Amino acid sequence: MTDRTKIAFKTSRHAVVTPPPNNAADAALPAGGASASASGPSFSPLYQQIKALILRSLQSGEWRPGEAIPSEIELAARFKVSQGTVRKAVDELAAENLLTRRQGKGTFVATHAEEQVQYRFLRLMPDQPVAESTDSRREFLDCRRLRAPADVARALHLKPGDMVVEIRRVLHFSGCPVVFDDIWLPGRLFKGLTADRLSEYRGPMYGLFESEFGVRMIRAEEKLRAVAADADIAQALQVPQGTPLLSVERLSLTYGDQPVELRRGLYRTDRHYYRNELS
Amino acid sequence: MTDRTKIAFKTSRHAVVTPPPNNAADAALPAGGASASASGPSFSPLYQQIKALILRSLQSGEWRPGEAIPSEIELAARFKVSQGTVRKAVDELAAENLLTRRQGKGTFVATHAEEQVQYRFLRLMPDQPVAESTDSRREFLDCRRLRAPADVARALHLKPGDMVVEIRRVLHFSGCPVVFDDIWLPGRLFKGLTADRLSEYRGPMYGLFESEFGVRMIRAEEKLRAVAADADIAQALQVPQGTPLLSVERLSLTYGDQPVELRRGLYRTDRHYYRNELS
DNA sequence: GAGTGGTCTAGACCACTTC
DNA sequence: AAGTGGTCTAGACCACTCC
Repeated sequence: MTDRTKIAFKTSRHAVVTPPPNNAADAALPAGGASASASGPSFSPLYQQIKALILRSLQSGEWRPGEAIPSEIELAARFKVSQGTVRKAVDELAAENLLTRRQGKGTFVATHAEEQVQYRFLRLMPDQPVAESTDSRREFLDCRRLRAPADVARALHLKPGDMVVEIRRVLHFSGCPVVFDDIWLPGRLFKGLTADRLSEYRGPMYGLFESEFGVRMIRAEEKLRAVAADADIAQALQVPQGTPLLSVERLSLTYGDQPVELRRGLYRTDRHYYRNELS
Repeated sequence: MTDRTKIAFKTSRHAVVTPPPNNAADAALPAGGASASASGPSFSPLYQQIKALILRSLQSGEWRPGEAIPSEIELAARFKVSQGTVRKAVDELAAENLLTRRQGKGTFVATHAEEQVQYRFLRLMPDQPVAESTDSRREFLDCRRLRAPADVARALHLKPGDMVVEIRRVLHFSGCPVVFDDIWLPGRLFKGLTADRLSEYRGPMYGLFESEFGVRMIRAEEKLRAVAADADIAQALQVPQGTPLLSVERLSLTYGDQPVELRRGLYRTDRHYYRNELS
């Protein structure tokens, strides 16, 4: 706990324990940050470095969704830092919904499989609270492989001509068609995905992606618009042509902000609304 | 730092320092929480209690928006807890956007007045990044006082017949009308609000509410729908009647989740979209 | 009882801002 | 140089879960 020790910690940050030992030159890290460093970040708190290491283990699949990660004490020992520093790193990952803490049990890799109310990402709420029976139904209209259209390729960071899986489906609530989804997935990541697999699977679609294809959705960006129903959509959602619909274009991202799903949804908003909270 | 001291802290939590000393019986708080407590919360971490006290000072106006609050060390002394405990309380308030920390300067009461990009709550984004000139214009159509319609009264937790201020306005971007807003405010809180005051004020409307009426918007809940433009709206937004518009009903809340504004917006989404992030 | 995360403290040092 | 928030550590105890 002397000054010496403190500095030793500081200068050996990058060499800190990690499963595949990183032998990068220590000199790459500024000694104390005291001197006027050149441009750039030039400094990263210890807990951020620990956070990045944990993130790497998550990404590499060292701990699978739903599993417990090592206890804070174990992680502290592994990374040779105090428990408090690990705690702060884990706190941030938990705040980002990548980890879930459960007092007395441990810290777990977040999963879409047993999400509390099923649909973590679906913001559509019924105007009238639904009578207990959450009678939702998924109707898969289509699931096929094709070369990505230009706009889809661009959104998913694919090369023009790369294969994608396209899924079309309708969600029904209380017996009424409410959502029409058109979904594109990179073919490379979703080999073997078929309409049957989709139909058979119980639970959220993102749970299937996670358990069957190892693709974990972390966050998503949505663009909302109001549009008029064309003939096809009008039929699918059983509304007159020209009915205003809520258009929701969602780009889902996995670790490292890599796009892995583009989804274009059209929502009927006569008996439902899209809920959002600003803060 | 003996056990004795620890317990002393615990049992005197509620009596902890606060400007108007609270003389509530210490016995009201469970001693250690060890015994099987009855139903209810029955336990609140120290930092949550400190957080509540800071919140109370914010609500009472002890520190005004934009001002610095006492340093962590001062707060720790005032509340007779460690700096770390104050820090955790402040951390949470900062995460909720009620406080803003600035390294080396202090912790400040958050404000809408000098918000970074002006519109913290407006999620409408242009399809094409706007050429530097953020040429937005506000056109106030109306500002009058009337008795609250039933639905407005219900949303704002007012009694039927209470007075409200109704404001109608159109927002223009790049010379084009994009947003039609219909806004209701409790008359009791906004005495003296006139169309002139609104027109004169530069900066976000929530900034004016804050500095002129002491009403600070903390968070808001929105319900989005797609609707068709009726004749009046069509004229105001210069679109054909029946054009799909994004309907955004916003309920803004202040401290203690008290509703203080109901806003019904209709957005043209032909050149803009409503951006949302899911995580 | 053992193990986990959750709270609380105390003290050191660092980085940033202001004087 | 002084004051502020930011990081890091070490150790204590508490609450919860499981055996």
